Amino acid sequence: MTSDVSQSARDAGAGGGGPRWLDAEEQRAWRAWLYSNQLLADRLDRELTHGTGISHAYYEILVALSETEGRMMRMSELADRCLSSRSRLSHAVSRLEERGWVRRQVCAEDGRGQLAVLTDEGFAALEAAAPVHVESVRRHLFDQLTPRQVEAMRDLGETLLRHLGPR
Amino acid sequence: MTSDVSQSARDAGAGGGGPRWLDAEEQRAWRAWLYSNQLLADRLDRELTHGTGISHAYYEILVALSETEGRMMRMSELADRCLSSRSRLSHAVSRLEERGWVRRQVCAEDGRGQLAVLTDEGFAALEAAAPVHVESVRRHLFDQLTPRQVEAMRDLGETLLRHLGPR
DNA sequence: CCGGAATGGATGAGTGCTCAACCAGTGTTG
DNA sequence: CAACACTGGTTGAGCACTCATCCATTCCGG
Repeated sequence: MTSDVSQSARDAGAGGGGPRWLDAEEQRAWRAWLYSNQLLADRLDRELTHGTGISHAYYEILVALSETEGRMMRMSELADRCLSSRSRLSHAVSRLEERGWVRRQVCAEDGRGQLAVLTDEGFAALEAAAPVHVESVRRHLFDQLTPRQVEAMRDLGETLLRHLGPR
Repeated sequence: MTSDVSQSARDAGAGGGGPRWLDAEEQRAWRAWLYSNQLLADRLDRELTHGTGISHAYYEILVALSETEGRMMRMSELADRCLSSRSRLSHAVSRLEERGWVRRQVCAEDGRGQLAVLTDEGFAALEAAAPVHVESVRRHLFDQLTPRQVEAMRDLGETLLRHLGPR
């Protein structure tokens, strides 16, 4: 017998209102989800970082900027887009500024606001990194899945997003 | 027209051997996966941390230890189980030791090895945290999904694990 | 049994993230 | 238009993770 926490709690017969423990099937699904996500995210970040010197967090920022008119965006909008806190983004943009890939610019319509602007060097760095990243995603994700599984993945993701989503 | 990197690369007609860009359907699946995972992992970690003072990383360590005979495990085995580097685990165990939840013990069969041992205080902390965590997982994950979706999630996770898996 | 390679793990520097505090500019209310 | 709350963003301290390096022990070939 192990000292598994949920098991001993169940043995003790946690009365009504007690935690709704996971059954064996749920445990298995949860573990598979947790491990595969962690391993995949880790692998993708590692390959991107080692292959290009850009972490996935920075990559997301550069991508978001590259997709806008004028390659610029308000700091807080950028933070939302990157699922980042404002503080985190502010720190990250500072570091990207040191690399010369982004610069800050005060916002015309709102004196409080700042615009993060992607520089040409930043865009070039992104262009160099993108093929590396997309190849990783393909190899470790899409190449492993059938079209039905890809659809299931999208369905799952979108279902969860409706719950967790941007508010 | 935006300055989207993959689009401009496709426009330029990257010849044979160029990156295998994602099509619209794949993009959508990828984004949904990426965002939902990030948001979910974030939410679970946050609720656990705020509700119990234990981060998900620490929680995983305590769980792994609690599930073994004698509530102890070799450092490197524990690292593998937690998908952690040895260095990371070593640092983490040091911090858990400061809290009095784990202690180190030299391994009898191999003088180089160390055993991480879960203390009674550590086990108690885990017992207190487990219901909080399982409730989060249920609310934000299983309560949102149909049984078919749960099965799809397990299938996806296990498929990816076979590729990424522990070697 | 001796010497070197391999293994298990610890350590420290550098970087990134979180949280709380803070500042400047804007909106709102009388 | 003065006072105050609110918003957008930055900053610094503290914690966590990575990477390279290091030390101790064990394994292995002669």
